[in-house]
Amino acid sequence: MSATADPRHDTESPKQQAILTAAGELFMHQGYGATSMDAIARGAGVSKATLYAHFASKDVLFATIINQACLDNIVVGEFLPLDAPDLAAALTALGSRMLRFLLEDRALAIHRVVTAESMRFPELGRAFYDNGPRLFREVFGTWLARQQAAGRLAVPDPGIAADQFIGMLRTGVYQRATFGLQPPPTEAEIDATVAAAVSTFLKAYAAD
Amino acid sequence: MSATADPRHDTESPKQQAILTAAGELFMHQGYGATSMDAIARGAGVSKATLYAHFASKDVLFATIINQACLDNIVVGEFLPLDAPDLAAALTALGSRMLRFLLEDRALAIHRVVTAESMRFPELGRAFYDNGPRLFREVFGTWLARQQAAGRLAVPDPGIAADQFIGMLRTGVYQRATFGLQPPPTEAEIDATVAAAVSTFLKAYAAD
DNA sequence: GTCTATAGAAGGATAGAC
DNA sequence: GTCTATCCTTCTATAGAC
Repeated sequence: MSATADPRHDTESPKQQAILTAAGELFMHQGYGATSMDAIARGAGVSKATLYAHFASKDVLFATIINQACLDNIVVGEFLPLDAPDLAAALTALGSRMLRFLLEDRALAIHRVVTAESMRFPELGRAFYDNGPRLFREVFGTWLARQQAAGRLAVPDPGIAADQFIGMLRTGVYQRATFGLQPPPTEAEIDATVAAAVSTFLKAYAAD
Repeated sequence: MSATADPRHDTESPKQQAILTAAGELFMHQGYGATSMDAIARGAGVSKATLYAHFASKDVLFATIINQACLDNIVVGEFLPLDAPDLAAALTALGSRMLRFLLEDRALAIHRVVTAESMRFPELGRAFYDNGPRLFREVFGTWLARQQAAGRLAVPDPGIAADQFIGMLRTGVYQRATFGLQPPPTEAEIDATVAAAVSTFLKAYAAD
């Protein structure tokens, strides 16, 4: 509403925005080591000196990019299933959205980069985990507990159950996509994975 | 039996062995980009010229290391459960060995490196997948089909069921370990993950 | 803030002697 | 095969003018 509507504290100059965009593209698709500051400057249409006027070092720029990507790409709300009495439909919708999200180029790229550099940049692994898997586990686990309270599920450990559901999605075609293997997953494979995960999950945890 | 007992075709000189050892250690723990040929030569106690006399380029050396590691570390036999009538015990033993294997430093390191470089070295992703996940899926799927033939299981799709079992292991504590997060998994957490996977799997697929 | 130009270091790869 | 010494490129980062 006000003049400074953007919640991100400071004004981002066009050049800074261009740098962030170019750096994000390059770091995501080529990794930390294979991306040079020259290439980022060229991609952003600025000089290297300008680059270093905005970001003190390559490490800082990389951490900024990855941290921001971790926050941007995890929109929990989208993955929260509705409180529908039809458990199978709710889980199928959730699983379908989640697996398709994980299979997007951008999500795969972030996962690859964070995995690759998590030893040299421990805070990145932490940021990714906390904003991604951990957050989802909490939200989904809470939802499962509520279903249990409503008498629809019998879940001894909601956290473990949430992990199992996501684990059954992140396997098979997803694992293949992680390594960039051809052919890419088909819609039918994705749907079959989701349907199988929902089926197994409900056989194990449905009330009765 | 013969004088040339080693199935690997050629004699490996001590220097070559030293190079492979040093390169393996460095590539695994620092990745491709952060490992220099200087560092490998230093670690192996040879000159860089000797390095290049044995391996034409950094890429070739890297591919050699990773391909060998993929073959060395996947010993399917160890993970094949016995044909016991007690399904729960067999699956628990299998899951326990598998998850503990995946959590070893060496297995985590290979997985990280292959994930990181699979876009620039597609053949590595393929080698890892074929000798690891794909092979296990086939062997385990065949075992599941045999249990079904014996009337102990009802498995509509053995391949998907195998993926689901491994997927329920490769989540939670494993995902945390992938990003090098502290604290490391406890024995109790590992056992609980395995027990939960076996329980869910059997509730979904046990015959009756 | 932004540029051009460059310093200073490190990297991959090779020449030539032994 | 093995070494020492070196070439050339590329990289991160900065100096200095505007």
